[in-house]
Amino acid sequence: MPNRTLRLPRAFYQRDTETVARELLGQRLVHVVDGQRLTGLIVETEAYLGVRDRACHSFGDRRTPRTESLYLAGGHAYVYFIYGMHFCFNAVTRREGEPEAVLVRAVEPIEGRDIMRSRRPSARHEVDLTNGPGKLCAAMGITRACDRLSLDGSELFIEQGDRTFTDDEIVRTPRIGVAYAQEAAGWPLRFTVQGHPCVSKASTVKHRQ
DNA sequence: GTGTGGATTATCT
DNA sequence: GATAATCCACACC
Repeated sequence: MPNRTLRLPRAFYQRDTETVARELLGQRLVHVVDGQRLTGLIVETEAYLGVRDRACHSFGDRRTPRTESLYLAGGHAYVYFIYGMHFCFNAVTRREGEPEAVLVRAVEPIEGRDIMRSRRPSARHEVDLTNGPGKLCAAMGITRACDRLSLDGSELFIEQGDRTFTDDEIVRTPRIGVAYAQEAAGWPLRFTVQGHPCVSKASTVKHRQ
């Protein structure tokens, strides 16, 4: 069978971060482990706007060992460890030295679902495999070893999805878990596919009236 | 179904 | 020493 999939080129990432966050919805995140494809359709993202964004790890341009990969050129992975337990995956955006990124918060499991289930034994239902940033990294085997990887490589990358979502199907809200970030906490930088069952739980709860 | 608190440790001050 | 771009178990309705 010919490989008809299209990997997103580096130029895709080297643009305005909000645009990249919006356009990543509907694309397919791929991690190849032991020759096996683990893939998920991206349904929730957040933009992190670098030195001017108090919620971003590179806020104030205070470069540290952890944030080095944020300063790479758009099209690299920034994977960090948080709360002593979880990993979160970001796609770095813009040019080298402009430390911005898009956090992938939720995907719909597509390929390798059996393996994802074995990696996430506490998930009761299939949507629980990958409906959160830490969950999707666990399910897809994304760890610190993936930090700094080029998304042009053959291990970790994003493919053009089978479908695109129209603006009508997308909701923008403030980001999750960044209440400490003062004015930036309210910026509408979270993008979700409206009503998609795999969007993270925090969202549905938080924005109900 | 909803809400609350605890887990657990790299990272930076 | 405090914090963190989270998740889960458990109590309760």
